[in-house]
Amino acid sequence: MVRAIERQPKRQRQQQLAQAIEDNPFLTDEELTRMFKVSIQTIRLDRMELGIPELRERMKLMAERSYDQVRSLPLDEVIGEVIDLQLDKSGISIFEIKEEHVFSRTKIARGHHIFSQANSLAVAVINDEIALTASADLRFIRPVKLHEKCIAKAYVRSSSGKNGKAKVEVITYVGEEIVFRGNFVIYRSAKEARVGGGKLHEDSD
Amino acid sequence: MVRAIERQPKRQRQQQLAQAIEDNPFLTDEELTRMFKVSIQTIRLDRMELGIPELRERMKLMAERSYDQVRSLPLDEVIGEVIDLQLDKSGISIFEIKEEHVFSRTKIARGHHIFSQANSLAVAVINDEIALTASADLRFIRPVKLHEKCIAKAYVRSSSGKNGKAKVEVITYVGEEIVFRGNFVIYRSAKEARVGGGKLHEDSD
DNA sequence: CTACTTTTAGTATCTGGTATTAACATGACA
DNA sequence: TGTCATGTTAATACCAGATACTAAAAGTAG
Repeated sequence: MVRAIERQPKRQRQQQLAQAIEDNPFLTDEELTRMFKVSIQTIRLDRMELGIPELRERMKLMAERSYDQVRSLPLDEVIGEVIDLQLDKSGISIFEIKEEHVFSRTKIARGHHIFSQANSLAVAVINDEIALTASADLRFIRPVKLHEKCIAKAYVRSSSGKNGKAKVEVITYVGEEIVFRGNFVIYRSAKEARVGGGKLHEDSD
Repeated sequence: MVRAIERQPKRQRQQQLAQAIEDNPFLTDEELTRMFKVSIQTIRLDRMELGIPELRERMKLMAERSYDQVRSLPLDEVIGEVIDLQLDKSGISIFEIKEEHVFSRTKIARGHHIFSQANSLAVAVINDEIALTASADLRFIRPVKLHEKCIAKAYVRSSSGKNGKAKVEVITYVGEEIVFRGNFVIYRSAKEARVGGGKLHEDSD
């Protein structure tokens, strides 16, 4: 049976093709044609067999996924979904613990994801061009498990004028329960930064 | 100049159109035609004037943004490359700051990436089945910039027997310079998990 | 009525595909 | 040797959702 040998090129190609598209979902069939030195029909047959949708469909799916995540606010630089933000006052974000955030055996979330949510919210709530975490004091009060929804609430405690430090307290809940608490000191720069950004702006300009 | 009045319908429509697309970026020109009861050409003129790209371009932009985002959080196991690990004693990891870790304008690394490296190293160095961050005290001593290599060194300061807490200090350097310092308290479970000095990667859970 | 803006219509063209049908290549096997 | 199966390529028609361009019609202000 040289059939195995004969078929391997195809299977190999399909495997590599799937990998290539996963690595870069923005590849057109034509680009793939060049990569794999086969006709565009072959590429399309392969995609069919692998159940890989066309470029536009792939982009649409990605866009939809990100849209669901980001729709409330255009703060793409924040971990978790910001659902409320009052600059220099407070903010709320939601972050659901998924498989990729937990230790595989215990299904408990790794601390840095909890921190990431809190940290990026603490930075986002500061209305300045530059806002950097200077220091933080953290308590991981109870383990957070797979599929739990973390609701982080940030409160600016002291703003100490422009150009200096701001203290932000972040408390993260799962349901009614406090799971994390952090006190952040954030360095801030001079100028107020945000204008664009959709819902929240208007007042600044 | 009643021109203002004359133009308002157009401007109003354009404003509403911009809003409509912001609310739901997945609208085709045809759907917008129905919404606004004007011809498809008018919709297209409006989009042109407003600088709003076509549906596919919008989806592509969203897809790209979400793709960048997905890449920006290395959700995997240990953040950074562990290059030395003496269980219950010390560990070293290296982590290079890339584009996806920095604030786009300032090119300064987001705090949670620095923390992630330190946190996962602190957890990795604990030789137990379960090791969870209980609390942490952090100082971000100086901003870390794009392309800088962070070398985190973790030292177990007190092991306090099995089943309890361990204190781990992590100091992160760029070159000779200290950029970050963190004191972690790690919860540990009963059983020792790992044997000898095996490979480093192994999940810390 | 005239000049100007705004809106609508129509056509050609593009990209990145789907769907379908058919030809051709290659090896397996009796 | 002929024939069947698998794999590859080709060719054609068609589609969505546009762009680009031209031109005509409608509205409106002076």
